[in-house]
Amino acid sequence: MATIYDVARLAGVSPATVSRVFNGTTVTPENERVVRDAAARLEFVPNRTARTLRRRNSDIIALVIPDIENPYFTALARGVEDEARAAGYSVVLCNTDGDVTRESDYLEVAVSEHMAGVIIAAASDQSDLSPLLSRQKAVVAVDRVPHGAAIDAVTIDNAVGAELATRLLVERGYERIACIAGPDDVETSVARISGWRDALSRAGLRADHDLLEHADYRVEGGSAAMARLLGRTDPPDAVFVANNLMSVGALRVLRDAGIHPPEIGVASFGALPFSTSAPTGVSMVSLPARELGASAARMLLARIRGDRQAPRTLVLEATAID
Amino acid sequence: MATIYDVARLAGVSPATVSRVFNGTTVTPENERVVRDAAARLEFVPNRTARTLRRRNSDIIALVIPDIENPYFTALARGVEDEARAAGYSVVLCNTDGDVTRESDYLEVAVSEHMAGVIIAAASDQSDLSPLLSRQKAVVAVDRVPHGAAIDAVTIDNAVGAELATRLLVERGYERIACIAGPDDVETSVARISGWRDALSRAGLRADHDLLEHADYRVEGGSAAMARLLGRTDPPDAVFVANNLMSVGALRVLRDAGIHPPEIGVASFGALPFSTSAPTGVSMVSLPARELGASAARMLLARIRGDRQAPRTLVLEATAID
DNA sequence: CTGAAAGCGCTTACAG
DNA sequence: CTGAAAGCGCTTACAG
Repeated sequence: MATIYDVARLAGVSPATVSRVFNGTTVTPENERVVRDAAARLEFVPNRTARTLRRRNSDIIALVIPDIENPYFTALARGVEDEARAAGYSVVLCNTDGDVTRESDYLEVAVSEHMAGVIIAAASDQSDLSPLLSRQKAVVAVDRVPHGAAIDAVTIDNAVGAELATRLLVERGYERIACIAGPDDVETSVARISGWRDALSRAGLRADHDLLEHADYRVEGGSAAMARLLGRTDPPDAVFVANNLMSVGALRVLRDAGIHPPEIGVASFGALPFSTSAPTGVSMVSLPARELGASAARMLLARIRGDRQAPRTLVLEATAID
Repeated sequence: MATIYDVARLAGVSPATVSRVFNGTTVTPENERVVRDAAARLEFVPNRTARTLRRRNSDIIALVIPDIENPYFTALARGVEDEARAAGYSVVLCNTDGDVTRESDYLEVAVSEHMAGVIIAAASDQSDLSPLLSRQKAVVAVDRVPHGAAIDAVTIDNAVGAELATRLLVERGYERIACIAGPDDVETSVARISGWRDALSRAGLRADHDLLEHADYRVEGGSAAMARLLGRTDPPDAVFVANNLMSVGALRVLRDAGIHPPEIGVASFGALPFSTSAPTGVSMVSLPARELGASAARMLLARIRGDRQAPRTLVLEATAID
């Protein structure tokens, strides 16, 4: 692969001048021309590794997400990409599969590759961002903020959204409203449970402990939890499901059992992805996933550009679709 | 950030010894211990940028896909990740959004970051892989192979799968079977159209030119194409839809028009993602997305390890779900 | 097994 | 505006 030295020799200038051409600094038009010609002739591509080593930072942003198969996170990724690319950054996605070990591997990659910044939807409340923070890397939490992390964040108002969703069930007259929650080490799940509880207590309904099922924020978890609820001696008459994928799983179990909403009430936190049937009897709150990503990217870009304000949290709202 | 020199000083050894500890070469147990202690004390993280510059290759694999919002590609990504990670590589995802300019930006990043290899589902038949090939970068095409590229590839038998899907409609007795195809500059779309034609001609049915609609492999494209078909003076009695997302779009339009399969026949190339209703009257062929990714990763890893065989193409089969 | 030293390909402060 | 030179943080052939 051609280097700056090869280009310099062919163009009859110094390597410094070649470098300047590719970095937009002061060069005479004539030199600019000969350098670009030589570079084209040699198919020269600047070695970013060398540049990053020298400059101590690259123009790549890492987006770390827990589940690449969840359309919510891919929509969020699109939001990040659109903003970041407009500002001249490339974004690479890292999928942790909800595993804190994989996650810290990727954080180490981001640090040791001197990436410009990191946007992270943490695998768990216990996720350790210290490798980033201790090196003052620009970082924004999105969707979820690990416990105690004093950093920029863009989140959804999970408690309010969950209450909203649950209230839709209350208003339809359901009285034994169960909850299929996410992993208990994920912040968003805890908040959604409390929203569910609030809606019930305001309606004078009981949030019995046995109406709460924990699952994994995935399709299979939703199925399993729904199956457990149906197996109860005293099953619920409705269920609030704490994320989009678990709603898919729950609805599949209901379909297979021949139970069709509104025979049982279902409210989903997050719209059903790629649905093709008007899901009668299914209430949903919709999440601004793309906007979440775009906002996170804007905050990160500000930090990369040197913003030194105290960390801020932007909270976006979920909206009801009934 | 601590460097190898800081660690060496604290441990009382040379930088070379520190390097050797982190690269698994011969060091005395005693030295190994003091070095690791010192490294831990300093929170030392090896600088991959420097290592990559020196070694001229990294342990990151790039996976370049055209649509991160398509569950088919995210499932494929999971397949790649599982294999690559097991072999000690990190994989980063690059979303081109079907745009060849974005794609070539990412290929340049992969080259100039000296990534270990690239797995690519090309944005178009015109995608230019020469930046990779001229530098002998390990590369495997997946799902789609750009025109004339003599490289390793893992694909689906699109023509056979499309014929299979269309035949399901024929067997159900439909006679005017339209096709909603993908972009005409994408190889897979061309092959699926020919599969559709073959099924019709074998059944003695006409594949009239006006039964063919081109769209964009996205939900919106499927909706628009279906709407156009319904608007015809002589609409089809069935439709073969060339990918999963367009099927979602087409079914939404049918739902909104109050037309329910099997009143009109629908066959989808690729299973409907996250479906919750048993889609009565909708035939599907299912694609081994994850296996596609896993196979591509295995081929890439073999190349990275120095395999010098002539390029091979592995073709996987679609299977009917009726 | 270990260390001194060269070199990977850039960028940039410095001097002119 | 331009060039010579140092240096970013590693790895590794070479000598011992």
